[in-house]
Amino acid sequence: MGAALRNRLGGHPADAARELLGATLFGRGVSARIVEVEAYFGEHDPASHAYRGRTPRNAVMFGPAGHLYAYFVYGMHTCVNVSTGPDGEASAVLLRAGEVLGGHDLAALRRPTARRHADLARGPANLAAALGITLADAGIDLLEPAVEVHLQLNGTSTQVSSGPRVGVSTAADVVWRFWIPDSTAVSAYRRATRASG
DNA sequence: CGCGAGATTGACT
DNA sequence: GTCAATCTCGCGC
Repeated sequence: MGAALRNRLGGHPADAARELLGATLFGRGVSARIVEVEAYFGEHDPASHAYRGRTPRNAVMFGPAGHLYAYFVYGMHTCVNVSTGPDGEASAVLLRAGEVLGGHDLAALRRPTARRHADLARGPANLAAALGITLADAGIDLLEPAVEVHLQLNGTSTQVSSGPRVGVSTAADVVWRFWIPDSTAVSAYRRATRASG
């Protein structure tokens, strides 16, 4: 039941990341198949928001698996994570891209600049926008089907590729990015760049 | 088509 | 004050 689902996300974040590939994310009238994710290993991972300990923002990552960790970056974008690992361990998986399955018209309204179907939920901030997920949703239990933002875990994907994480300036050598290779919605790899300005 | 830079707010040092 | 797990546009080849 709920506990069994949560157990699938309760191990190492890299294993949880593979569980999340192919899952269906529902967000306010739009559903999407998750095709690209990245694992963040909490206090062991220099690239994780939890690396320097618990703060009000990252508190959700320290809780039980299957909850939504949302954060705001670059002054304009929201990104969506799923907390993983046992209660007390601050790991999470960033959802980087999805293919819109249902609610296409609504997704298109939320993503006015998307020109192709595959671009609707391509990229972490775009995925959040297409599904209407904001900071206000942080902390909700994604394994609770009644909630208007929730996750449906499907079978483990057969085809999985892996590589370095995107936009991460530290620990860029760690291979904790996973994607489904035959998807058109996988975001392009970009090395971390300075946000000077 | 690929690369480079700007936009803009919140959280943490 | 500095930095950030990004997106999009515009320019140059």
